[in-house]
Amino acid sequence: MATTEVVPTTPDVRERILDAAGQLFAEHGFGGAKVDEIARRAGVNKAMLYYHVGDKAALFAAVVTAHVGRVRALVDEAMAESDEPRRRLGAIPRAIARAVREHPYLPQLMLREITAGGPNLPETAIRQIGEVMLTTKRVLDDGVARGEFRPENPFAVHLMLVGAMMFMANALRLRDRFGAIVPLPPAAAADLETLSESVLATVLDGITKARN
Amino acid sequence: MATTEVVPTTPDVRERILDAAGQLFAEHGFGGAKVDEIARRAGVNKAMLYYHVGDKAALFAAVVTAHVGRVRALVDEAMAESDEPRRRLGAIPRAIARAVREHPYLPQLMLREITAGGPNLPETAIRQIGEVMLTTKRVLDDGVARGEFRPENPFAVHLMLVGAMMFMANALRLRDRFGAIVPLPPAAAADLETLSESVLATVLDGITKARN
Amino acid sequence: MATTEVVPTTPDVRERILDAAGQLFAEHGFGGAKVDEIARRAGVNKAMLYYHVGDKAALFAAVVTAHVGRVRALVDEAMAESDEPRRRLGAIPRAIARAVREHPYLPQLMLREITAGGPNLPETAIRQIGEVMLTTKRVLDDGVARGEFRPENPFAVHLMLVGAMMFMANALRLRDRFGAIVPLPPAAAADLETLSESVLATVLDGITKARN
Amino acid sequence: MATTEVVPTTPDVRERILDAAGQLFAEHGFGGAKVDEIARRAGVNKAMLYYHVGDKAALFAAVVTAHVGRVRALVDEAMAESDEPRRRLGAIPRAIARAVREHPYLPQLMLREITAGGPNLPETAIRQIGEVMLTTKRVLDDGVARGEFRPENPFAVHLMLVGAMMFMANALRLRDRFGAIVPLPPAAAADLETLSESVLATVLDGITKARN
DNA sequence: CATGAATGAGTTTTCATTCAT
DNA sequence: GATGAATGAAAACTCATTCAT
Repeated sequence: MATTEVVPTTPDVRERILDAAGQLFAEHGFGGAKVDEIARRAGVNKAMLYYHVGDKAALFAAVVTAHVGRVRALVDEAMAESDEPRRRLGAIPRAIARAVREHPYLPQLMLREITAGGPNLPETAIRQIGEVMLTTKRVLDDGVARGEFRPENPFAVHLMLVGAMMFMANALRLRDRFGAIVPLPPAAAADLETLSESVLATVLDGITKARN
Repeated sequence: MATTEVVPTTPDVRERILDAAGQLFAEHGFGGAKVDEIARRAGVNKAMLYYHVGDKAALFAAVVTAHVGRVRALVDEAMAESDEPRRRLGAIPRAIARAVREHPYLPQLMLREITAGGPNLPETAIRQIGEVMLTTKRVLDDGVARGEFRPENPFAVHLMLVGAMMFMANALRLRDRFGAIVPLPPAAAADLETLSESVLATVLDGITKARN
Repeated sequence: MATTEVVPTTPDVRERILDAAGQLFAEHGFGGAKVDEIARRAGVNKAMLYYHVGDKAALFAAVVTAHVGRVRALVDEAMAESDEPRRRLGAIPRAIARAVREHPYLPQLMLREITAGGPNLPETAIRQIGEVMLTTKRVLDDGVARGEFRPENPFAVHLMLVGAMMFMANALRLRDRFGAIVPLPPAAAADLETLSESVLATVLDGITKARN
Repeated sequence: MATTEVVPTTPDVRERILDAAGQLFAEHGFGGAKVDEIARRAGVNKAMLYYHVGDKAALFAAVVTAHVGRVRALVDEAMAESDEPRRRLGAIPRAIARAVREHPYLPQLMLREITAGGPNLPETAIRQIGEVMLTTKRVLDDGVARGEFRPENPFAVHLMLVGAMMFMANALRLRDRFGAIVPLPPAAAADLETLSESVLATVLDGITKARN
């Protein structure tokens, strides 16, 4: 009776639902995603979705909270691995890139909610995002204290790093449509992580204290 | 181009409709905006809206095309005013900032469509956006040719400048929600143009050829 | 062009809807009545129902308000016809009986709402009912002043007259079910108006000042 | 009748269920009461409710039958205590008032079912109610035989006594809503039993044979 | 006896779009 | 050009009932 993988029914219905919901909310937005299809894609009865998670808003909140929490955890982890400001600053977009690799729909999901003015962002999610922003600030302050960085608006730096990344991740989905119409430079073929590194390099150069 | 019997009634029904639509598409997205309310806000009968502009998709296309065209025109204008690469590069975000000042809902409108994967972007709009991107590339190439800029991925630079700006403009709408929950640094109080200048300065520093 | 019966489309869609709604709300209660069927019975599209009247609650409110207003008008009319207390007191249940004749489902509709605690009674309706109650009180006070009635709790008298009538009108619908199971006295065959007159006679006898 | 293995567990699950059901059926009607909430309020699992009582209709029937049976028993008891017609007639509303004191939701429960046309009234309940009605008739007939009462429609008298009471009990729940909108006479502050005595007095006066 | 999960058939409400006048 | 009315298809959410364990 004490088997290793006991869990009898539905290993993780809730997980399946949140996953399907994440994809569909990302693809179609809150209003555009249909509860019917989320249920179908999760392989559950629509009523079960309500039973396990709640209504559409609760579903959305659960999805966002889970993802934002994951990003925050990855960032915290990364902070623990070094205390050198330049490396740490780079660790932030890289942590996010990792979360995106795990769930490619994440940038779309988040950017949609941000452009919508966050009407469905639960407080927990806001708090987590705030923590990540404060992490950037701490890293920059530390860099300045050590004489490595020039003082810069940390809010702007954060938005530049993360915002540009989020924007790019979304813009990339349009690249083919663009390429078919206007000639794109070869550099446009870069993937998210390459672009992200470009941004990081530019930013680091931009805030690094001139040596002479 | 000059119609003989210039319809005298309702000087600019179409204008009023496009304006109302722009705001509502920005606020609620394509699916979220209701044709009923667009008509009401424009002060016209719903059937008239269909008569003058067409269905919801046509309406959206008209709105987006108008705005993208305006941005492109402003960028072109700015290019004509100088041929110094540093100044020209700065002129691009500033032209966009100007368009945003004219229609504050523009970043929301555009970013929403981009995150949606551009399902309603008409080819004309894509072409115009492409032109602006190529402008950035040309400015950068020119700067490199003149020995002022280090070679950088122009696609990344463009996305960094414009993308960060679009992202910020949208994120700003969330600032109060965030401020109420997490302590924001004073720098967070900056407005879009200030942030935009920060980004520009950082980027310029980042791509400028080291002087020594 | 100036025809007598101009009104082109739908002579009175709203009327038809309210009528159908009245019947179905009476038969099945607020929750039990289906908007679908109200629309079908009114011969209109379901969306038209929302267009013309509003949601289910508004529909209910409109129905109740109309009926209560009618009762009040009939009572006021009756008061104008005599100023003799005994006749006036009788006029109240008779006015109600007349409204019931016009719309037989009225007692069921009203009694259902009363037993439900009036969650959907709009203020206007309450005001009208209050007026009718105050009419009873005035008639009784006048009768007492003239030495014709003994002072009695006017609230009780009103509830007795009207309440018994409402109750009876509803109970009558059960008579056949009862008759099939228990032997009913022949008097049970009486109709609402006869019963109502019995009640009135009893009440009048009960409150009339003994002559000696 | 005396089961040998009297189920020891949960002394009175069924009782708890019927009680919760009674309240909720009274408050929300048959359709409006949710099986889920009845189960929750009774502190049992929903499936258990089905196991112990049956489906919603059976549940309702059980509740109504229990209450009607109780009223009938109380009336029979009261009849045994006197054989004087005037006292006996008064004993009927008083027996009902007592049942109402035991279960204040009773008038709402019953009146709701009556206005609904009794679609869920089981035959047993009808029989019991019929018995009470016949009791009224017998008392009246006896009073007439003894020369104390004038002959009156016994059905009307019964409905007047019981109906007015049921109606009042329900109307009282609306009194505050009314009082907030229309000025109510002080007499309106009376409670059910006072009003009930008023009705009884009026009725008795109304049917008593004039002494001269 | 007891429980959590499952299901399917509703039910209200909304909206883009069109049509008669 | 302008308007009120009409339509049909969809979409979110609910609930009585049952089943596996």
